Amino acid sequence: MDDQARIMQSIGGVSLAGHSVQGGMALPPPHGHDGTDGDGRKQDIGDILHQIMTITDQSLDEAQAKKHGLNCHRMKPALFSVLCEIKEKTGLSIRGAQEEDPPDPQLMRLDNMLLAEGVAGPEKGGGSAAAAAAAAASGGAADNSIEHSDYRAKLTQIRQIYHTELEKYEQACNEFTTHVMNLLREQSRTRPISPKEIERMVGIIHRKFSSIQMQLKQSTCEAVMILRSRFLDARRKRRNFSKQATEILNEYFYSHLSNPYPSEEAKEELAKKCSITVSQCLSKGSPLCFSFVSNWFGNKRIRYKKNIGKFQEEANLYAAKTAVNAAHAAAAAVQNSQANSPTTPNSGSSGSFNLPNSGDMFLSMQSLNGDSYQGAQVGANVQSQVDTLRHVISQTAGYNDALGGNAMYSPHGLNANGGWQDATTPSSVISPTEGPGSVQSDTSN
DNA sequence: GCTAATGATTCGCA
DNA sequence: TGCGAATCATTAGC
Repeated sequence: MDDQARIMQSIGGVSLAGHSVQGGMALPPPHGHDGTDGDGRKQDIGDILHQIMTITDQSLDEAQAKKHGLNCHRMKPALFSVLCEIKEKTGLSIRGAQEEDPPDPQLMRLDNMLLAEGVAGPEKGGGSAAAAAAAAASGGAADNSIEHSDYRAKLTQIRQIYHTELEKYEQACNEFTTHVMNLLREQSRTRPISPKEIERMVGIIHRKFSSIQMQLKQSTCEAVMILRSRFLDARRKRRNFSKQATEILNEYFYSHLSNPYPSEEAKEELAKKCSITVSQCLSKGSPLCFSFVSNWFGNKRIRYKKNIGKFQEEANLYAAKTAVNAAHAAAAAVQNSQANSPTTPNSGSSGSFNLPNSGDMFLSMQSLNGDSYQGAQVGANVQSQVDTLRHVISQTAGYNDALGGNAMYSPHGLNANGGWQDATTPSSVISPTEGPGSVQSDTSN
């Protein structure tokens, strides 16, 4: 049955949606069982419909009067309920199915980003968290602290503006929604507006405001990005490493000269030992990065290779230094092994890399001293240290006499093509299977 | 201000 | 993806 027919049938007397016709008029049976009365009512309804159709052509006063007349008409409740039903079953059912929109991915991205940057969500330091963590790692250099506080202050400003605006939007949205709902409820007395329709209207309003909010979120994201890029740009300013950091890196480099390619674990360990600075950390966006170690080794390898002669002196300095460390370590190990336990050869190197153990610093020296350490209980690494020490001492003396000719650090790590030796050759290469601590004992065996 | 040193970046390659 | 090489940009010493 089509709607038009149903209207006619309903108006003809069938109870519609629980409404009974008011005005004391007894409803006739459907389909005009009473032919005379049915014709009269059809005429009546035809007039009403005609009045409705022509109401817009009339003046406002006349229209109001007509409207009032229609509202008071005895058929009005029946017509009203019919119209409600028609709206319910046609337009709304179709729209309702279409309005189940999935969450906007763009909005989700913005939300996630604002959350990650600490602009949205609970205040927890947000985007400055990384900076703060890095600051802690760096030991809090004064200039960095200033930059951090500056960054945090600006981020806080953005956060405040964002929340203020968001609050305004939400307030406006709520006010407007309430206003519209009241209007619709008011109008629902005179025209067919179902609760579902009101609900749908509220949804539309929310979506409109949500799109405005998205613009706000987008602008906020852009502001944060600009701030971040400026902040990081400022951090890209080159700062020299501390002397200690340079020494640590140099120690590693020269003790692994045949293969100066630290593993990820070694890089991490080196970064920790070097007390990585904020600028270097944040330049990669993470306080845990150790890319500065890679940069340093990349630069060092290139510059060493380009000018080996220039680095000879430096190399020997580190050789002597590590030899002294080795001596201390070896002596301690010997003492420990003799005094305490015959089966505890691993003495460690008291905080610095166990460089002499690496062996490749003195690859060509291993066979020079045939006499092994007599303490049979001492492990191989201690033995190696002692051997190394003996050899370094002798070599250092020779170097002073014949600089350039008998350099302690001959570029043995470089092959004929200018590349470094194959990584499998030196014993110093840190196995990828070793843990971070392996930096200190990469060639113990 | 000049220059060397040096950390960071970029690009091409394997 | 990591490397070498070139280059940029900044710092430090004079």
